[in-house]
Amino acid sequence: MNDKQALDAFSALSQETRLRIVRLLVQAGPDGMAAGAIGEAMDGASSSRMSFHLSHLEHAGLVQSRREGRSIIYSASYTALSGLIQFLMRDCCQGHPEVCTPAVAALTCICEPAMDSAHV
Amino acid sequence: MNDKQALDAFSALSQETRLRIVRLLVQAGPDGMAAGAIGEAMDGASSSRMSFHLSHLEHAGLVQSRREGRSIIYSASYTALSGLIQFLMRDCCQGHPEVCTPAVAALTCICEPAMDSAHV
DNA sequence: TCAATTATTCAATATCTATTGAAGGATTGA
DNA sequence: TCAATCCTTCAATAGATATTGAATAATTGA
Repeated sequence: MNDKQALDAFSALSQETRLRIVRLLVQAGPDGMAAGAIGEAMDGASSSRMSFHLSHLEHAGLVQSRREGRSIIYSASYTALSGLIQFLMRDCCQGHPEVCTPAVAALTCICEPAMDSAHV
Repeated sequence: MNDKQALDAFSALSQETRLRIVRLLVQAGPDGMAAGAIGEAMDGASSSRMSFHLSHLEHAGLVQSRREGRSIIYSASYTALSGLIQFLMRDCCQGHPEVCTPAVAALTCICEPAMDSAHV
């Protein structure tokens, strides 16, 4: 993830509705959710409003879409989210482990089941 | 870090100049840098422009300031940066370790000297 | 093919954001 | 105290962003 991509990702996540969408889609998993279903989860937001935010997120690379019948299914891009976390760690913590150390420590409580496969 | 704080932080980091400032201040360390010196590092940006961005970052909690003589010294808030990384991991990876696992794996290469103290 | 369903695109509008240049406040050294 | 230094605040402006409602496109089932 380069600077431009990080800026786009930060911009995308700086809007309440979009942050909620990303969260929802991460929890939804790889199967994703249809645009309409996402809109309902956003307090019944209008379809055009959803399209606006979803295309913003997709442009930023944080979500991806596929068509299934009449529906467009959106799903979170784990690669992009992971890349953004790495960007923050790499570009903002370089030489200053006091920034990322607490984050990693906290992580052991959150993703514990996965720590082994991360070789940490 | 709550949702509102995360939104403010993402918003603050979504602007090129501000992202560069944060990076510069993290590298500068706890001593920080004077507003004027930061401005020079930003291709000689005007002082009012610097004030605008620095106060934006301070409002978002990503930097803090203190007066020293005629200068205002800005420094990065490691707590806030760490909190933002944790926010991304916690709120976006919950139940989906495939997001944060690569990030943690990558981290072992970046902050290796600090891994021990993180109990990881 | 036609109507219904699902979602995007477009135009208009209101609001927010970033930049500039001028003015003002705080601090220091002479 | 006075001028110089350092920085912030303010007003004006241009440009970006979010929302709404109407129009359009793609797909399906009858």
